[in-house]
Amino acid sequence: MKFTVVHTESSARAGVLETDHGVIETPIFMPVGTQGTVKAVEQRELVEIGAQIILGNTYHLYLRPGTEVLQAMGGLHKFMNWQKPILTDSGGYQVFSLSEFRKITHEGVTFKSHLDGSTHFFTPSKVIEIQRAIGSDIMMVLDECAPFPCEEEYARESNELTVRWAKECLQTWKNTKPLYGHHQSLFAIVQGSVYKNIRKSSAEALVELDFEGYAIGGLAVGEPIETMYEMTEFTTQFLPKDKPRYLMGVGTPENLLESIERGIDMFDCVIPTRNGRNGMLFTRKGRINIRNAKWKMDDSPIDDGFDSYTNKNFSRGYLRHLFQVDEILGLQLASLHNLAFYLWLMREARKNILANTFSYWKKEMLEQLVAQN
RNA sequence: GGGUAGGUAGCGAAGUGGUUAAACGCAACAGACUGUAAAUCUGUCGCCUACGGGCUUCGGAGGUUCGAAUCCUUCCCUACCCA
Repeated sequence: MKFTVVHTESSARAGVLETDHGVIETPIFMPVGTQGTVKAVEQRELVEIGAQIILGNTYHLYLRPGTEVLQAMGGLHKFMNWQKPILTDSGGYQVFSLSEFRKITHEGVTFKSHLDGSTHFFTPSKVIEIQRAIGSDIMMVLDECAPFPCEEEYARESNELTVRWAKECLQTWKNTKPLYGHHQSLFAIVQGSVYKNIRKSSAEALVELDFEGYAIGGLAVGEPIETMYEMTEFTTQFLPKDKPRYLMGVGTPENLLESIERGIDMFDCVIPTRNGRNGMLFTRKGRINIRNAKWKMDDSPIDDGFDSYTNKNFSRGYLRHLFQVDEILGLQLASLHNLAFYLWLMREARKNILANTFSYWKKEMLEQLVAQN
């Protein structure tokens, strides 16, 4: 993997991330495809809207279809017929979201499967091996995504565990080889909750270990949004300038722009797909709830501000109808639209960074984004 | 014409003397959702409200009772069966 920052405007960066499955132009948004599919969106459509990389999830793919199937099928790329890059989350988020089903020890995490209650033990080393079987281009270390709020003492111990696990992941990464002939990078995850001193020591310890990229985790878990920005801005100063920075699980279009300004290159979030399936559509002029009665007779496109399949072909009134009658196409079009919007937004951000107009453009964009349709 | 079963909020449907403005489901209306246990979840849903409450309801009318959607009388309507 090779990462090049091609231009900066203040802290905002435009970069190029080269992987064996293709080039990713940053800043980039990565659609979430937890179980080997971006929910309600086809691979063909992802390519059409300009998706450059998607996510998969180690925990979910380990449970189903399982590493045996993935290996027999030649890895996730081949299995799901997605030839662009894939990043896999380690299951660290499930340590947080499935906290009632797991137990953490120094050695790893014991999960009780949310599917059948069976017990599974995830060690840092095992998580790397699973990701080898998946064949993702970018693997994530096993971490603990601490909840918010959490005591400083808990955050410190949790982060010490995360750093310890990162070392073990790195070791296994060095001692194992890719199964499908393409390079697999390993990114570390900075934790530390909302405590600057812990964030700093976390970042410094991980940078010392020399990973190919660095993620900031443990944010957007309930803390005030200003705190999230503050922690992001604070943390990036300790990260190497020549390596990609990934803000995990973030966020809204506004969050993305604010974070790009603070030096982030990569994002992923379920918002465009999940909220899309629940009727929230993003537009240049703010978000709308397409189920609302006010769209019943609305003949206009979802967003006339950018060129896309959904905008060119369907009205708000029709989308509302699809949601009213609970038709599958509604979920598909909403997800497709939102992802297209996010990807469009990232392309515009990049374009403006390259032109040194990001700061101005972002301000204008934010004003529109918070407006009410 | 005779018989039987019924008529409850937009619809469906509980409730058969008091804790009932009336369960529950659907529809409708609004909200939430940030490394996906989510095509999920929450709230509102007779009328008015200064959110404290106030007012009018269970086919219509009349009655019994301290008290009726629930009991009685009568009328109207619906479905099915017989003629």
